[in-house]
Amino acid sequence: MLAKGAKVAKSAPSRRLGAEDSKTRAALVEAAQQLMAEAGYGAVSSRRVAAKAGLKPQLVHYYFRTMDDLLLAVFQVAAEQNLERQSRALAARQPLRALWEFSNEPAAGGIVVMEFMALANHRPAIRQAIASYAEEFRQQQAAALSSVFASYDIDPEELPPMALLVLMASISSVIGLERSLGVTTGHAEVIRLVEDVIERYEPQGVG
Amino acid sequence: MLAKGAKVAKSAPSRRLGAEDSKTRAALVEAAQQLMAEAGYGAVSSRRVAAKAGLKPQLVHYYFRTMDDLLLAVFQVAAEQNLERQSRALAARQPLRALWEFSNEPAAGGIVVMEFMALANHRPAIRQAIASYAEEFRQQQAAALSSVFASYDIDPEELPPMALLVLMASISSVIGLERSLGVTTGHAEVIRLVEDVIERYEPQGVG
DNA sequence: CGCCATGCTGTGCACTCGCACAGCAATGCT
DNA sequence: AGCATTGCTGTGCGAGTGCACAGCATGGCG
Repeated sequence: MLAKGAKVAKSAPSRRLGAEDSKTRAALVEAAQQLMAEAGYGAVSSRRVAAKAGLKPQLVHYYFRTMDDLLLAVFQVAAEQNLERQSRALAARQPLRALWEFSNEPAAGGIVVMEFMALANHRPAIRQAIASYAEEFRQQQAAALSSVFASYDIDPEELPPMALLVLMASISSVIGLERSLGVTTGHAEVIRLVEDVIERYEPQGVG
Repeated sequence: MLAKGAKVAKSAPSRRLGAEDSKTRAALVEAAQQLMAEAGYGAVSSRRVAAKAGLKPQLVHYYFRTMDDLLLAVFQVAAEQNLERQSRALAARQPLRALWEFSNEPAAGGIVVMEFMALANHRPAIRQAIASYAEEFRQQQAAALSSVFASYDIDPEELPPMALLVLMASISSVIGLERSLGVTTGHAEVIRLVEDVIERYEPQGVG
């Protein structure tokens, strides 16, 4: 897995790198993301990524200084897409409901997110990227919903908005994860619980 | 990484393997678990595990047919310990409260669990082990708490016991995960929310 | 025309990996 | 005493890895 050459920290000249807006580069990132989802981060090697994209292995090193940089690029693309999609959801007429639906989409990144979480355990750069993404993700929710919450008759003592956000996020991610394993005990009950709360503030069928 | 063995069935005589109750074997399992927590499943190689345990690499293959078998052993040990500890928590005078505290212990496996989840994505044997463990884990909770719930004045329409269990599990695991990344936005609020619910059924200071 | 930046490639090094196979020393069984 | 089992080890193969380095062809620009 780790076959690191002798010299790791050659800081000065670095080598010639390809352009960031290259189409080839994007193809490599996408191939890497697919590989990650299909076979885990351990399968993301320069030769495999290249093979998947129909390109030569050296191109990976031409566009990315290290494999970690590739992984980071994959993460940033996925993170931006997610923020994009969440932002659209939060702009809906019933943002709470939309947020709940959004975070329950299977495409919400489930498997890939898991891989990155595991990666974060021993790759400081990735850990950092995930942390700031998570923070921004939550802040985006809070910002978009703060005005809406004021108009609902939510007693902030009884149910602080932030608590509801964390609650929804926790439940949807754990449920999604368990479902992907084939475990579904108790899911229906907790989903109904959340949806009842949402129904109170955003009754279905009302625009 | 990929060592596809065409022969999955144990029909072949395979090679000589060490005893399952060996002390050396246990040492290897523990070394593997530590490595996993410290550096991810990618770091669990025969040579590294052996080095960590102060043993020779070949011993890994002497006690485990494949590296997957090692990983599985690590998981099963951890799973049993967790079931053990949860069972003790559920036997407390205030089982709901104990369960909540138990699932909020950092040692609840956080990082290692994450690694196994990621592994499960592409290792069917491990996926299966995790699924049945998760199911048993939840069932153990349900069984231990069903009688208790009856004595509390919980309206099962408003808050089904199963929903509360899934809710507590989801929140504690996501909170723990985020905290390990340094993200804590909204945690205090949601924790208070859960603890208020618990307080209703199991008032603090009452034995 | 020469020049040089850019995208890409051929070759190769130093290293890690899983795992096989043959054997050794000690211990227990008969 | 003879033999088999058990724990462990030396050696080594074939495959895979990250990444460096020195080129090649092309196209824009002076």
